[in-house]
Amino acid sequence: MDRTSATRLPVINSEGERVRDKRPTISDIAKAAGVSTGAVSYALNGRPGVSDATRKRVVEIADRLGWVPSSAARSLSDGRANAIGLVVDRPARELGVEPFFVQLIAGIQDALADGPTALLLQVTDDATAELEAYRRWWAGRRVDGVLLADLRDDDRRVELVRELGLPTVVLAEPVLPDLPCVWTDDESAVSEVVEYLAALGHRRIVRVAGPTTFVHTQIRSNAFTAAAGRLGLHEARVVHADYSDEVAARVTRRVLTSGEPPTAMVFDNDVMAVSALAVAHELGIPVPDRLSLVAWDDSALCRLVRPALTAVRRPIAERGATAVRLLLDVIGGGEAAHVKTSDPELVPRSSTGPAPRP
Amino acid sequence: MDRTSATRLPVINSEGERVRDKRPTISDIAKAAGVSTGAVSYALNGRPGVSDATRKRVVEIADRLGWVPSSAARSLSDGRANAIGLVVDRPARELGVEPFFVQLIAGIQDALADGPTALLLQVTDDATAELEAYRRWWAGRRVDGVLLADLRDDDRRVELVRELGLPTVVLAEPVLPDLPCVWTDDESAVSEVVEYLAALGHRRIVRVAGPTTFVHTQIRSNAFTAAAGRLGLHEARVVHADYSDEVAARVTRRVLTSGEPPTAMVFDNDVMAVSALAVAHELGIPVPDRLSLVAWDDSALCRLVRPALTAVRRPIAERGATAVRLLLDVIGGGEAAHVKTSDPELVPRSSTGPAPRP
DNA sequence: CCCTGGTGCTTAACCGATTGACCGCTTGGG
DNA sequence: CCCAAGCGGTCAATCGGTTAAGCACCAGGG
Repeated sequence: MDRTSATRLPVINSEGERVRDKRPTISDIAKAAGVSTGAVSYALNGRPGVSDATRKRVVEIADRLGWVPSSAARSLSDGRANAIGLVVDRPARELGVEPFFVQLIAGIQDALADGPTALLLQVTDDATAELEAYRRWWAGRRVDGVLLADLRDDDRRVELVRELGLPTVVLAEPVLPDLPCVWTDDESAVSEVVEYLAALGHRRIVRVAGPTTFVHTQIRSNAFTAAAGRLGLHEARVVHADYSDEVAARVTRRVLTSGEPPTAMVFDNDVMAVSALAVAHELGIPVPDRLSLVAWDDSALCRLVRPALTAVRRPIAERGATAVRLLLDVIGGGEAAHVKTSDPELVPRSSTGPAPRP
Repeated sequence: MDRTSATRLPVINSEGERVRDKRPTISDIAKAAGVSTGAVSYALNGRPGVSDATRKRVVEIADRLGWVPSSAARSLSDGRANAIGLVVDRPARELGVEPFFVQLIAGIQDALADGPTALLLQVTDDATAELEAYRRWWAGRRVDGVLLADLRDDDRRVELVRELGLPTVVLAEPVLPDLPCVWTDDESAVSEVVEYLAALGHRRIVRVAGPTTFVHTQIRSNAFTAAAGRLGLHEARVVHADYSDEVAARVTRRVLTSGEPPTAMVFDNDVMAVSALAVAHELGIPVPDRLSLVAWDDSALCRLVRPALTAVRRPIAERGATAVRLLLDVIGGGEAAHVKTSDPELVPRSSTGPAPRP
């Protein structure tokens, strides 16, 4: 019995008759061109070993038949999966809120667009599942490399990819000696924001940061403290939240109802800033007359609320695209190197203004 | 010369020595168990042909070595890619705004979580590129099936997947006889919204719809007109926009400054509703006192703005998960069938209230 | 004692592409 | 005139699995 019909799903037409799968293989091309499959392979891959005439004929036939190499066959033969992986470790609910990952993915796609490489995406909601995903992908040879986002202190993923020898690009400041990092200069952006607020007369500035375990949180917080120190803003301080609107609301409420409330607040994402805007509204504190707000990562959210939020716009998509190009390079055996993206940009809108006169 | 070292990337350790790739194959297992690779395959796949003792031994060895099947090898042999594809055809900029796709992806991942199947994602910004993506995936045998979102009139993707015989599940109302559809009952939700507004005394209601080419737009618009007719709201009408905040703002401004402005507006997404809120603010029209607003698809955006927006919450993630399960079923040779998700839910917040007394 | 029928393996073909080794033919140099 | 080199191919092994077919062995029945 024909093995094909027994083990594969048969392809049938509307009359229920079994038909040949229309996808051509190199042996179809070889047959049509009257050469061996080896010759076809050489011809199609631009390698020497076939005459120009044969090459031309083979390429034409391949085009006519609409041949596309079987990714499985190619992978098996050359050991490349032609795919890269990204695990997004964030609860699904929060995911939709922040534009970060979506913009990142858009940038990744941009760099992947006309190559043979595909993106494998996984959304998990805990770190162990994320590790498991990388391990499975590696073991099953499903990806040639991975992108690591949201680097933490003592990140277990780093040890893992080192141990596995899995090509990796990290979306983080260049804190790792052996893994290429792609980062955006948050430090100078933080300085710029603090200087901007100081120039408007603000002295009591509170930064509402994300979780401390993230490397970028620490970097921004340090930069914030340093900039405030440089400018003599001794009342500036950092409080921590978790990116969610609920916690941001609670923290903002506490800060604004404290003894000496700040006249300006800087948030580590857009959701927290919008949440704070609602809290100010609820407390009857006019923005920006008595309180200025700055969001990190610009988004539609910032543009659409009233007053529209002043925000720091980072080139997130660019970062994704750069990371992909670097990763493909590393996979191809190229030199690993750290890469800095273009700089963030402060987008002033209506949520910031001169500090109120005491 | 050892071919491995010539064609594959060599795996080297930190001392620069070439080491064996740690990923075990079935022949490693076979060697360790003292049986043939065929026997290992039977044992690991739970097929008859090996004794219980051998099976147990093989499974234990496989576990110990951390064996995971090579996806390429398996694909080549059984013709399955163990992946499904989703093309998101939307400009990257808009993508981050709406929660729809992100929630959809979260649901998809949920259904895929502990199976062998992966999600291939592609973001394009025109319909032709989307068709091309499906064709490439099919020709390269990269996916076993695809999900189609945002069905349009005379959608070219439908012909394509039919022609290719590519297993497909459509995220749309059951308008296609031959392709399984997964949908949410928008019609009754539209009725509910209209009845809710009518009960609050509204008679002049405007629905700001998305592009007419989308099937769901037409279905909602028809349901809206029908419900309004049933309730005798002859001044209800539908205007069209494109989901973006800019166009929504323009349309809203025109509607609100017309001769007889509506007292309630229903929007086809959250971004447009928030944009309208800003316009109302700008025109000095208090919400909900003189204008009630309802958003379609609930999101953080709706929750966070002030006043918080009344919204129709649809089970988007559930829909994604259901679609995946159905698709896996179809791929496995199961019966195709249309599936309805749980019903949408009207979430009343502060943007709707009694119609103003004339 | 031979024949039959399971059981429990092994063997080998196969999936579709890549690639080192090899081979026959032409051409040119000594 | 003969041999070497180069050109343009073919051949076959290989990647890591799956699976039909075959085969050795043992138990039981006639």
